[in-house]
Amino acid sequence: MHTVVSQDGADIGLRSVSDTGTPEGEAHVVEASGLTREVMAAESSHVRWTWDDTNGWYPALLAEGVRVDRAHDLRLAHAVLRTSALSARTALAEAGPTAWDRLAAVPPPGGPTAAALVRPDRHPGSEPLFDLGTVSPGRGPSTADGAASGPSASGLRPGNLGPGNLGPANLGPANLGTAGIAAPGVGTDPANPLDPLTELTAQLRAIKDSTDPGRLRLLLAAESAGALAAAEMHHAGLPWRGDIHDQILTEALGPRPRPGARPAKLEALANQIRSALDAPPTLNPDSHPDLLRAMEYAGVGARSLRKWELEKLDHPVIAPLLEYKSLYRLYTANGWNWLDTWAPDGRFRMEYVVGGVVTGRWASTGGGALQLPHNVRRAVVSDPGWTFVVADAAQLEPRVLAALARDERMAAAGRSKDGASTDMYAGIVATGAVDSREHAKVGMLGAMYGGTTGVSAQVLPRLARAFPQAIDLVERAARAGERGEVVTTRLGRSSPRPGESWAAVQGSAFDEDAGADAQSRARSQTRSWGRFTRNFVVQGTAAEWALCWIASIRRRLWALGEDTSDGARPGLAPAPFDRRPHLVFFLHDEIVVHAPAALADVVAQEVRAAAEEAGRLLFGDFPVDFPLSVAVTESYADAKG
DNA sequence: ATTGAGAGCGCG
DNA sequence: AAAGCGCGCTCTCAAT
Repeated sequence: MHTVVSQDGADIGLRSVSDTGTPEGEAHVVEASGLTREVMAAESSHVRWTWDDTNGWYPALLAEGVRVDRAHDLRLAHAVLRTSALSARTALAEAGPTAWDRLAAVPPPGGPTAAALVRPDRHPGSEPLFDLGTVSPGRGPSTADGAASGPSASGLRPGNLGPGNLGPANLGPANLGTAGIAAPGVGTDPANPLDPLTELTAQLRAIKDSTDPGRLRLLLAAESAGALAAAEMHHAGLPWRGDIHDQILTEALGPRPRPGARPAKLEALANQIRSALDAPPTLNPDSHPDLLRAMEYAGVGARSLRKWELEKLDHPVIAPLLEYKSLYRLYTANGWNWLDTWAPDGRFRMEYVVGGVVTGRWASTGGGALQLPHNVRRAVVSDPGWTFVVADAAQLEPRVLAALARDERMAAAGRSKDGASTDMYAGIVATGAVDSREHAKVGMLGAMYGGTTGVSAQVLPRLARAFPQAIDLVERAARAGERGEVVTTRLGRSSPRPGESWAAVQGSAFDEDAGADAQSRARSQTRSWGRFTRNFVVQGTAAEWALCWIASIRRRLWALGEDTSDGARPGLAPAPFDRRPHLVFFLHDEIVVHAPAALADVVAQEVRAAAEEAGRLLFGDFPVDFPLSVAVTESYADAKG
């Protein structure tokens, strides 16, 4: 059951809609301040809160201490349904772009929005996972699967992941939806282009008419659950010890400098650089042109300032320069300014952009949450009486590939036997396919990224011989991309089509008088798009696994309830998480849960169970493992194993 | 003054 | 050993 939430003037309209899209009962209107009460009252009845954009509604609810269990984010769902090959032949996809496409594609307004209701946040996607019983990915027409029953009987087969040429026009990559625009006046008026009831109906219809409703339902549920989780992580914040961060900075750079001045350590290194180059005090090491000129003059022989290029050179300036670059990076990207801006009050409130990456991975905006350097993670310390449960999925992408291709031998290489190593690369070595872990790793990465040189290319034929199905899957995805076709992930997210300029370049290579360079440009572009689609199926499906994992964790953590042990401490997390374990960080294949210390072990168990659940949701009973490394620790920095 | 590109590094 | 996927952020410098 959905409850469609819409803005109705100054009030809020609520409308119950069945899962088939039929409105039930009367619409009712509550004052803006009444939504919290409505949500609290209805939360026990499994309603799916359906709204234009989770970012426009959920933060305010969280601020009131209210958690939502399930949601349907129309903006995110629309973006998926528009481009998915599975829903290509549905009214929603075949109709031209609508206001919902603009909502999904318009880049966020720069800077803080004035709109009262709206945070400058980006989108969340949301929804709690459905119960296993209710989600079994439906069997699509082409995926009849004899497997008996159960949720694991997903009839999904790798063969379906190939290109689907029926996709709608390319809408462009990232769906940098804007949260803002709390859609004033979104009522149930059919004339309103952003009427959520109309849109929900269209979406349910598109799912039903798609070639695989089960997959899409799962994807949209997971996407929406992600939106809820992202909003919650922003709300709770990642515990951040400013004093420790300051200490890290001071040790590395010297005391915080006056505005406009360089930290002492950087200033000293700048002087060493100048003297090693025999350059005047006016040489600015922050200016690449200046620096390169001075280095050329001194005969250093550098063609660029890239770290790995510099490392190959032998000159007195190299050492101080490398150190300068490293510290400069720390200072500019994660220095005192960052601390003041992003974690001024003991919490880093990251802003995730759910579905912000074409492949379905999350992006982030402001604060660089997904690029948090390892050397500042020491500042991430749990509250007194609380601890972190940090978990990351080991070799997620190769495992996803094995399952996607239903490559039993590769999956077996990643399965632990008798508690032996869960390292998939070691497992691959054990099959005799390659000689060393390093070769296995580089070879697999090359296979998934499209590497054509070095060790990676050397090892590929051996991997192809040992694991023909897995390698064939990525090769086919690459060839599809080279032909300009669309590829699709396990749950149905499709790659964008190459833009018009792509076709133009291809076309010009066929001209009679096409020059050699026009042809080579076309070929290089073709291969490049092939590498993109090659990677898309793996990275995108891994993102889906992670989304399911998060959704499951989120639901399981809530089910654990409050910490009622002796000596339980409320901690500093805001309601509704002040006495409950909750997610505070997510990084592609890694999560951090902040938990009352007494619950750490059970949280770790749930996190592992969630990983198993995610594997089943995507791959049914195909025997693939997704082992985690889990650490219970008070400092994020201590977790990395 | 503001904007965009290029370079470079951080993360997975 | 620096090629081959996906991002965000910060800096400088030239163009507007």
